Amino acid sequence: MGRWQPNARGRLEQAALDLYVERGFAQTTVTEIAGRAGLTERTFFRHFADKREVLFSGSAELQELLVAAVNGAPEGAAPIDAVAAGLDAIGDLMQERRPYARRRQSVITANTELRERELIKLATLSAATAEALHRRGVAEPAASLAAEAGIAVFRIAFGRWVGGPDDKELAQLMRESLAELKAVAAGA
Amino acid sequence: MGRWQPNARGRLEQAALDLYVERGFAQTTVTEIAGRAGLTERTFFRHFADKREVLFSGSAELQELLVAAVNGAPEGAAPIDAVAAGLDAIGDLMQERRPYARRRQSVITANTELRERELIKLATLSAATAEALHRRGVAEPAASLAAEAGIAVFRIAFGRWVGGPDDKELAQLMRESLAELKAVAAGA
DNA sequence: ACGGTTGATGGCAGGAGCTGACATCGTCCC
DNA sequence: GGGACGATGTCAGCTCCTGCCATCAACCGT
Repeated sequence: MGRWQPNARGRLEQAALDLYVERGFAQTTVTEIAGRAGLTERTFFRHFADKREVLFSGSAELQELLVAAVNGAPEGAAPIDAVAAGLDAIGDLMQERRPYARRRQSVITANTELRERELIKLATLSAATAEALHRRGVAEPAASLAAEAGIAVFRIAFGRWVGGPDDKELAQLMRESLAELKAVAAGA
Repeated sequence: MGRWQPNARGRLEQAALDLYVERGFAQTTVTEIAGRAGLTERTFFRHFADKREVLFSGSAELQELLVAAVNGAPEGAAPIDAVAAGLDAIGDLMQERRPYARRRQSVITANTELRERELIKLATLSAATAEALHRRGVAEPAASLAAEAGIAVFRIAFGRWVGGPDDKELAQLMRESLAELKAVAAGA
C-alpha cells in the first residue's frame, strides 16, 4: 500500500463539509479540516485555492454537462431552448444528489463569503453557456442575455427546490420557472 | 477647526481607488491606503468592513434609487416595465459619473475577489427589486424572475457601456438589451 | 466656567488565511 | 541499484481583520 491514504482531496472535502455543518464556516479553521482528514494545513492549500473553494469542486463537472447539453441541442433550436436543454441536464444530475445538495446549500446560505463564491461560480456557468451559444452562431448580446436568463431561472428554481418539499423535481421547477420568465418578459 | 481632517471616509475611498489603479488591488495593503489618507489601518476597518467594501459605498444609494423608481412606476404597469423604469433611473445617475465608473470598473474587472463582491451587490439589488415588486402585488416567482431579468439586462448593458464608445448612453443600451431579452425569451 | 460624556481615532496584541522555500521519503523507471 | 518524481510535511512570514483599552477635542448640562 501507498505511503499516503488515497483520495486526500475527497477526504478534505468531506471533512470540510462536516465541520462547516457542525460548527459553521467561520468557526472552522483550515487546520481543523486538515487534521480531520489526516493531513496538514499546507496540504489543504495545495488542493484548494482557499477555504471556500473546497465546497465548489463540483462546479467544473456541472459546467461541462451544461455546455455539452447546449452543444447537443438541435441545430435549429432557438437559443433559449438550447439553454433549456442545458438546464434539464444539470437538473437531472442534481436530482440524484439532493441530500448532499441540501446539506451543502445550508452551509452556503448561512455565510456571505460562501454566497459570494457561489455567485461567481454561477457567473462562470453563464459565461460558458454564452460562449457555447456563440459557437452555435448566436450573436451578442443575445447569447449573453439568453445565458443570463437561463442562469436566473436556475437560481430561482434551485432555491425553491432546496427549500421545498421532496416530491418537486428540480428539472420540473426549472421548466415552470422558465415558462414564468417568458410570461414576465412578454409583459404579463 | 476640528481635531481631525473632515471626510475621513471619503479620503479613504479616494486613496484606495487611486492605489488600486496604480498598483493593483492585491499589491495594495490596507496600511498603505490608510497612510495615504492620513489615518491608520485600524481606522480604515472602522469605516469599511473589509478591504473590498471601500469600492462599493455607492451601492446603497443605487439601490434606493432603483427601488424608488420601481415604486414610482404606474400602478397598472407590468412588472418588467416597472423594472425598466428602475433601470432608467440608475442609468441616468451612472451616466453622470462615467469617468469614475470606468476607473472603478477597471479595478474590479482585474480582480476576482472584487468581482465576487460586485456580484453579491448586484444580487442584493435584485433582491431589493423583487421585494419592491412584491409590494406592488407581483407574486412569486414572477417578482424574483423579473428582478433577475432586469439585473441581467443591467449587467450586460453596463459591460458594453463601460467598454464601449463614449457616445453610447447607458440608459439607451439598457433599453436595447431589454428589447433583446424580450426577443430571446420569446424564442427568437 | 467646570466637569462629565461622547465620538472619532490611535496603539497594540493576536488569531487565522495564505504563500514561498526547503526537506522528506515512498514509488517508479531505466 | 540509483536517480527522477510527486505528494506531503515543516517553518517562517506577510497581510487581513478583530478586540480591548487609551487619548483627546467637542459638546452639553449645570
